[in-house]
Amino acid sequence: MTDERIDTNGESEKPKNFLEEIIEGDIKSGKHGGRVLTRFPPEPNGYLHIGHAKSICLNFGLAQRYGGQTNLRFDDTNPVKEDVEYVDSIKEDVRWLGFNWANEVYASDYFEQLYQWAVALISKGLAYVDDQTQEQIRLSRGTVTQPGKPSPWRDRSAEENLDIFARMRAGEYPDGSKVLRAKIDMAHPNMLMRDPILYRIIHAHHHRTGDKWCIYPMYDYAHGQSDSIERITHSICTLEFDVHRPLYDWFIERLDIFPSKQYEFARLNITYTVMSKRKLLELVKEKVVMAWDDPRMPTICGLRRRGYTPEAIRTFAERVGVAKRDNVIDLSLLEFCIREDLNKRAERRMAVLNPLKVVITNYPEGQTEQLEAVNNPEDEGAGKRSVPFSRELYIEQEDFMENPPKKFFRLAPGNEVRLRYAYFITCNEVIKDNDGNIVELRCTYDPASKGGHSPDGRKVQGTMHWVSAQHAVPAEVRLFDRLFTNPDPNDVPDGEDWKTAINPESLKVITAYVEPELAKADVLDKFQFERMGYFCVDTDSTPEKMVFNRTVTLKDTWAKISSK
RNA sequence: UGUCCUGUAGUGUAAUUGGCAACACGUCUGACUCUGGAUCAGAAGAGUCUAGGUUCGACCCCUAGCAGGACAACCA
Repeated sequence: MTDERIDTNGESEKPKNFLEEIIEGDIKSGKHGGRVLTRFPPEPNGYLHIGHAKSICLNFGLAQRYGGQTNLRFDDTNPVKEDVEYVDSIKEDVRWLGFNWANEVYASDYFEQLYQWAVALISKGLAYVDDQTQEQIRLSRGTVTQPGKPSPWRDRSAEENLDIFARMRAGEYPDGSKVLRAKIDMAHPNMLMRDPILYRIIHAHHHRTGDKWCIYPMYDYAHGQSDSIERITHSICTLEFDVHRPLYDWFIERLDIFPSKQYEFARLNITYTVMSKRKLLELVKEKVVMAWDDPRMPTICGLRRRGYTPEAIRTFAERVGVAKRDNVIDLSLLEFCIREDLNKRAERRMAVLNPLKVVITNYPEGQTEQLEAVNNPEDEGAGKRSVPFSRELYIEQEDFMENPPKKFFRLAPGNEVRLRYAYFITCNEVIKDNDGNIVELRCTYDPASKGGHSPDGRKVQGTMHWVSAQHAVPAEVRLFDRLFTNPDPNDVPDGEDWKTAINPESLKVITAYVEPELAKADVLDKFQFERMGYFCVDTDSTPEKMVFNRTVTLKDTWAKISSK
């Protein structure tokens, strides 16, 4: 493992992040009897993305590490935005990442309790019904530098408030006509403390409570109390909620309920990636991508379809660390994590992406032989397979150069290379079409080099992948690249559409020739196409027409050298 | 302009809680190799935002600046 230190006992120990320090401190001091209960609280209004994965791994990981548990709680307090479609996808994604929640709960489960607490606050003179319009409320809130002004309804009697609030619940008033607000301080330097809204009237159908309610609690009023009801010990959220913490604590103190505590960490950002739900939705709606699970999307389902594994994502979440300062992680770290995982696990296959025909002139016409190939040099247990070889082959176009530069190790006129697991071949003749394009190579092979070894011990510099022309299976291959050309897609000049930074070459569809063994593959099976990268079978794939997605290329030293 | 949060190699995260900075990704060498993959070995790269202060000693504590971020939805 990485990031380890060797302590005096010779045991390795990972450096702790600030949340682990806090939890360990709490356990040591006996807070909550050493109990640890976290929660992952998505709003069911969109698909989960890699940023959520960081939060999921954090919440579940922390609980696991300290013998605790984690609730999956849907923060469903806004019926106009939420839908069961999202509930289902969120559950699927959390499970796929490898986590099991202790309880599946919903903020809407607590609507009655929340209502009762609101009544209690009103009775204590800590909340009131405001009849002002949305506009009036906004205006009277003041600005960050100027205090707000009290509502003319601020001093209604508790009796009157109680009565009106009950009628709000009963559905006597139209949407937007009244709200329930906490009575705190209209001059508070923290805008959120300027008599925040607790309840608003929304006559809308809720995905779980149906039409039972027409008043719905706001986030600030619902979240902390939900934590408290579940007796969450550590409520971990992202930095932008830091400002909300005083309010979070205010409700818990006034209501005198279980003291859950909120802690904030910096959300994940990745180069060449947008992470906002709004922008991701826009990409889907405007058909910039195929869907939420488009392999170019940073959504969990997109990454899954792209060929990422839960293990790689978890490792990534571990390696990006946790802290309170804003951060932007190199996309290369994510790519490193998936390569590292797939290198150990993905079986190797040969596939030619851009075919160039090769005829072995001294190989008997009509002959075919089966050659043995190792499935995964990193894993003995993966076994072997056989690959058909014949007189006519395809190799990669980029593996041949008529006038090669100095350090080009691949095929060139007069040059001998190895065909992986097959033979040494030498190129004798280059055949071109009328436009001068190379269309075929005539080569000879050394029958003694069968299997890829030369009996006389002579070395070749290059080893290339290939497929037998008559045996190869054509397949669609989708070559994905980063969705944006700008490392910071959010950095757009004023007034310009943020989507101008979209990479026009983020998807190239080609027809490749793959070795016949690949025809047995199932959807989502992952392979390394030797020397080309990691690929997985797309959900669009059928036995008649296979479709592969490129997850990530292999590290390509030659590309680096040749581009210099 | 108010309040809060945050400033450590290119990017992230550490530093036994005060003993002059480590690990990972990336970059660059080299070795090895039937993947220009993997693996292995090594290198470069920060003196910790700035200025003061406390201290024998400061990335760590204090003060003042500076920079970045968050907050003015009946969103979460």
